[in-house]
Amino acid sequence: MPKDTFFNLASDKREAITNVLLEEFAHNEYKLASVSAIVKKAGIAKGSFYQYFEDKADAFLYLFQLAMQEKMEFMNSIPADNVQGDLFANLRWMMEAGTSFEFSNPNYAQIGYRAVFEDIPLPAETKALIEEGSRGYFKEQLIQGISSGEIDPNLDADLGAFILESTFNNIGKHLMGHFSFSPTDLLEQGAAAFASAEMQSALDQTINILEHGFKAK
Amino acid sequence: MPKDTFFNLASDKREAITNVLLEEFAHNEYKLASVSAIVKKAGIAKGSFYQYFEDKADAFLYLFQLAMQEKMEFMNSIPADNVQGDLFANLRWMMEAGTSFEFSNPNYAQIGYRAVFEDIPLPAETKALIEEGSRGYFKEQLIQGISSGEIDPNLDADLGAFILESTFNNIGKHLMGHFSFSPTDLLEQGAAAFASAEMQSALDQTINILEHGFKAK
Amino acid sequence: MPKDTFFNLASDKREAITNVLLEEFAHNEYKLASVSAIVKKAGIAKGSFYQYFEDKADAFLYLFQLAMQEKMEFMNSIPADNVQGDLFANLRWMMEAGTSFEFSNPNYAQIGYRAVFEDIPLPAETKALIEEGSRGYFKEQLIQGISSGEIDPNLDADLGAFILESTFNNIGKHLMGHFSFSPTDLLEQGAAAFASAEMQSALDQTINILEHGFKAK
Amino acid sequence: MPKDTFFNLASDKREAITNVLLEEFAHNEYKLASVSAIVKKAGIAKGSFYQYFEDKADAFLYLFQLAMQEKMEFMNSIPADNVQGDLFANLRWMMEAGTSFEFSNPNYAQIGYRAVFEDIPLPAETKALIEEGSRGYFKEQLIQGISSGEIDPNLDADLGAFILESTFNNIGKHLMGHFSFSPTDLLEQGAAAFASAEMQSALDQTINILEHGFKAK
DNA sequence: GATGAATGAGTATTCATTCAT
DNA sequence: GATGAATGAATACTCATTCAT
Repeated sequence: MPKDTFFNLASDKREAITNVLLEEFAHNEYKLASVSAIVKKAGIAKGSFYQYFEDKADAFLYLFQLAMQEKMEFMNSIPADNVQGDLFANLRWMMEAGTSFEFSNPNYAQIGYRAVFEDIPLPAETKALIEEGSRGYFKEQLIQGISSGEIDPNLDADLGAFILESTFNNIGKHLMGHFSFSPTDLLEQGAAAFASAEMQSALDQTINILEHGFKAK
Repeated sequence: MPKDTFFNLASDKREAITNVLLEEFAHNEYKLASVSAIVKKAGIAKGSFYQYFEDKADAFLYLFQLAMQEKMEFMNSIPADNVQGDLFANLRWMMEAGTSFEFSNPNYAQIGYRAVFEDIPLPAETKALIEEGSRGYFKEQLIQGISSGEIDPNLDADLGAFILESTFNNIGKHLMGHFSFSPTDLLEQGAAAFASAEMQSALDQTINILEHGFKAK
Repeated sequence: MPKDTFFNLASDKREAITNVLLEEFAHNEYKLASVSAIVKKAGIAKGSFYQYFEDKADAFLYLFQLAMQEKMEFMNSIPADNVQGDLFANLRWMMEAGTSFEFSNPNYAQIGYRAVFEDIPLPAETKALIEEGSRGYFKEQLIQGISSGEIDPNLDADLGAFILESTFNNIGKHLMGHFSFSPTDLLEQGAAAFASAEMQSALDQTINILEHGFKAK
Repeated sequence: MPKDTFFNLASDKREAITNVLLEEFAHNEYKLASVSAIVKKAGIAKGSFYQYFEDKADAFLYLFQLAMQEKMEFMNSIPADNVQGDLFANLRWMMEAGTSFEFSNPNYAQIGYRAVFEDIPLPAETKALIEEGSRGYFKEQLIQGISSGEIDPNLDADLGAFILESTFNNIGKHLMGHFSFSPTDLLEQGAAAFASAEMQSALDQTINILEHGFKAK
């Protein structure tokens, strides 16, 4: 966790530094992100960095927590107009909101990826939290679906959760690649682009596939 | 690409070096893999390494190509006892063969992962090739499936290929984690473990889900 | 020398700060003692430290002077029940009192050691004073002893003073080590432990050796 | 221990580097000695230093071992014209040889001091060896002296060894200070100066004092 | 008088790559 | 073809001290 000094900073400065961190850690593997580059870009002294953060990992951790918080706020802001308890409507909403977040905040999304896929020296509890990820949520949903009869009762819930998670985790990147968005495009018009008919159709199709795949015969 | 000097080496030595490379690059992130460690383990001089390979990335590239070739040979050795043209039987075979490869050759499989997920300075053409991955194969299969009526004609083949690829790419790791195999276990009994009833059931379920998800209604 | 601001402090606060300084400088080599640690433990601001002291060395100097003063007071409080003018009784008293001080005030004693043995940027006059140490006192005593006939007249008084000083300087540490006192033991029961028969016997033997060594034949 | 690369160096270069190390570590506390300063003075690359030595402590260790070896060779070269078994003749020789070494090789002697008095991260076995120092030798001599009747039988041999060691350890520095040798003087005429009548007289007096102090009454 | 953020030169150490032998 | 010493820019991190508030 960043030190108090960081949170006591004038919000202008704090945000400026946060942006520099975000850029550096989003654009470079953790191991390659450089504290020296950060302080240079932020126009602060080396020592200041270490008055704000315990170390490089602490700065990353801060960003990761921010990313989770941003994502949560973002997702909460997206109305879930689904009937309560309709599993696939839930998933549709979740995929839409999650992917939309990735389009609107590609840098934060990248931080999330790195936290999952790279070897970053974070507190054990944070690591456990990352490891767990969304799989637990998916598993729970599937188990409910099985008992309500929506889902094929022979399904191994762990396996099912894995398939959902791996699809959800990667679909954002796929769509970006598929519609060839440059990072600049994204920053400029990410959310708008995401709202296009093609994107929505892609999400619809994905949910359809999963729905037919999972539902009880 | 390695230099001629490397291929002119006595095959004993060449293989010994290859094994060292495989160990080092499989067990460490590319950035953390160390040329010094490699030459020490291989018992060759630092300078020799640079007479065999352009640089560290070149050595990785060599290994990646080898990994692809090994995989191809492995998969060709697995009999595809499917009726020609049965798409889902094809996929079943492909997932089985691919996953079996990961269990039998975890180190090579790891190289493949790194090539996809890490930021490795490879020639643009190789990057494109990695990017492309198995997606082209899946897409083709899906297109055939659509025209033969097996597959829902509304499917965006790219999207479908992405779902298949992302599932196929990650299921090996999921199974290893789920059945808690240590790296040592794998090296000792990888292929055998993979043949177990539970593993087979997991693959069956996965294919079933995809089959029901994708097939025409 | 500390600034007036320091001496104007409420004596509570001044003493609290002094204790923190004492701990830090006694437990760490001068170079490793940390101003940051001091202000944190003392609960004062970094800037305040520099309003009290010129710099780190100034704080050490203050402590060193305090240590000397404490030692002087301590020694004055120990009754010298010797016949006036009996050189070896004087030395016996001095060694006993000095060593007793080290046992009762190990932290202050440690400051004294550091002043002598480490490379601390102090004012030249202080360095000279440290350098001089107790040697002048010993030399004077020896010269008196020579003129009174107690001491071998061929003795080079400087040399003799050196031998006395080096023995006196180190015997405290030797005894602590020999009787394996932990720092905690010392703080709890230092003075008492020192009064034990074994300690007293060690001092007796030491004085005996010096007495026979130095006295006129 | 330095790496092979260091010992494989042309002896010119190896000696040049050794001299730079000796200067740096003799003139500065271990903690303040700087690897950067060393490589600059030696005209070698930062990386080369670490190809020769494991780390800073390893370079110091090398120097310390060299110092011990030099001292041993030096002392072996000084004829011990004493009757076998005459304790005080032994001590006379030892003090003369040891002090003479300090005058001839003040830098090496300083390394020895630092090893004893500073907190240097050395292998535990080396630390034990340093800790032990010459005390064991002195103790053994005293015990022999007691059984042969030369030494006062009431003497605590540990205490006696401490007195001898502390005197022997410090007399070199005392003599240098007393006769005000600048470091330059020492390097130019150290050994010669040491041979002067005054020095010899100082050693004689010291041995006399110890002899009378310790011997049986 | 008190504060604590800002500073920046300093530290030890690493490592892919080059090149003279 | 083989060697392995030499390189130096790069890394994360520290800490006494200053200074604006």
